[in-house]
Amino acid sequence: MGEKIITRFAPSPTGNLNIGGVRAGIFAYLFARHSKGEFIVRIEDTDRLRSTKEYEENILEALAWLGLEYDRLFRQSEHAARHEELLRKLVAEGKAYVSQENTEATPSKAKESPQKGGKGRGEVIRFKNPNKTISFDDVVHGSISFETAELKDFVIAKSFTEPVFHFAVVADDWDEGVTHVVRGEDHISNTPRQILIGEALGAPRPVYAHLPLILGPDRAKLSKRKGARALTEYREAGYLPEAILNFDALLGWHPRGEEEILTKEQLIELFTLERVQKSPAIFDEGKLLWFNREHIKRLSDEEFARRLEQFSSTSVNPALVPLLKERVQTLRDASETLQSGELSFLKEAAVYDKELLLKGAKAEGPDVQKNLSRVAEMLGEIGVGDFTAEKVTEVVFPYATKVGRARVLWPMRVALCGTERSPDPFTLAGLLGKEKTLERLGKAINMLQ
RNA sequence: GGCCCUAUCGUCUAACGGUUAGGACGAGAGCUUUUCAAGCUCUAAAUCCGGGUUCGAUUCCCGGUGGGGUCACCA
Repeated sequence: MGEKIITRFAPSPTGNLNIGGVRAGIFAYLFARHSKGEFIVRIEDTDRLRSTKEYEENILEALAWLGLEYDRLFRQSEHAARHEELLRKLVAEGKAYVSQENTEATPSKAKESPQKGGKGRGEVIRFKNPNKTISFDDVVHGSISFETAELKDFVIAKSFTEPVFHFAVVADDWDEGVTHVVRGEDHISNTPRQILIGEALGAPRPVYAHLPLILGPDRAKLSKRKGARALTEYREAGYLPEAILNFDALLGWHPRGEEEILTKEQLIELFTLERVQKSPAIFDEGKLLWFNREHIKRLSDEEFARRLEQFSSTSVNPALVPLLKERVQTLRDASETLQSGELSFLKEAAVYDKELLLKGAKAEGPDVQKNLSRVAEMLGEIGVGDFTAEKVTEVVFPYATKVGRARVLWPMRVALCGTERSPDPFTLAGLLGKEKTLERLGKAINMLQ
């Protein structure tokens, strides 16, 4: 079967794209790329009341951010003429019929739509249900079968120009040549009626793969109403797209082997539908954060700086990049640390108080003063050009070990940065350079007078 | 409730019937250039229950129970 594989992702623009929603897109994408097939994005905008341009833009933006590039993009509404044609054909063939609805007979169901009472209300197009057993082989779940009789003659369109989801999906999948329908498990129960429609249309049946859902901490399907954040919000929060992709892919799927940090290219290479999990997975924010940290660490210093600059729209001192990279969880973290936090020592002259200077030193003022003076003396002998963290370590560390590390290293560190938390004293000295290091040491020594 | 899907540490998961049931996140303990972060080491932590099949079941079958999904003129 050398047939080209064609998959699609079909979000409806009735909300922002979130971690759960995009999952079907990610898997369909990985499957398509792994198989050297085609990946289509279809915006399902048949519900004109709830679909908005803003949501559509949000979805497309999120897909672009994640790097899920598509081969074709459609809006379902662009196929309106074709839908009408097929609808009329079905009715002409007696496989569907126009049904007069007795609106009074279902008062309870009309409660949500008082605004729709207008024209054309009483007429819908129903599918003539052959009432047979439908079974299909799902790639992830195996054989599934349904008794379709309980579906009755279900509605496939509100009018000839307003097809309902089930009908539009089947028609479009057929027209676009979709061979594999990869979507969330919440669509399993929709599948039999779509198969029925497909058979009536004479369309080939696609292969189905129903993905396990992502559940929130409350064990319910992730939804915006329950606080699922939009992908674009994760971007604002400083997450890397590769982390989201990696995390989402490994929720409900796992390659052979124990490596968990994977790039998009590796995911494509390794991905198979056969290894997707059957049961739902709970979304764990903490693990996402870990993926993010890991991907940050793997960025080159240049790339990290580039992204951080873009994220925070400020310039970044290259000297701080390695420090930032190892202590930060998100780009936002990095941005905040840079502006007001532990790494502010470079700009501002250190301001500190005597207590902090002695706090971790476990020694008296004069004692500490003596130690710092000795350190300053030794550092003074290093040439300006040789004043690196390594060199400072080489000079100071043996002395610190001899005298007692706490009584040297702690006050030295505080003298250089003035804050309770910071990188180690050697790194600080290397970053500050000889002149500033000696200047700050001097200030601290004077203070202890 | 009907129908459908599903079941390994708290969470994500590995183990084509035979393993001391492995890894990761998180948690706890310790080490370190005695701060913070990172890193490293160690520890606790799981096969839902009951029946089969089998020499042998996490794995296959059946039944319970639990969890999820779905029952629209929404997608």
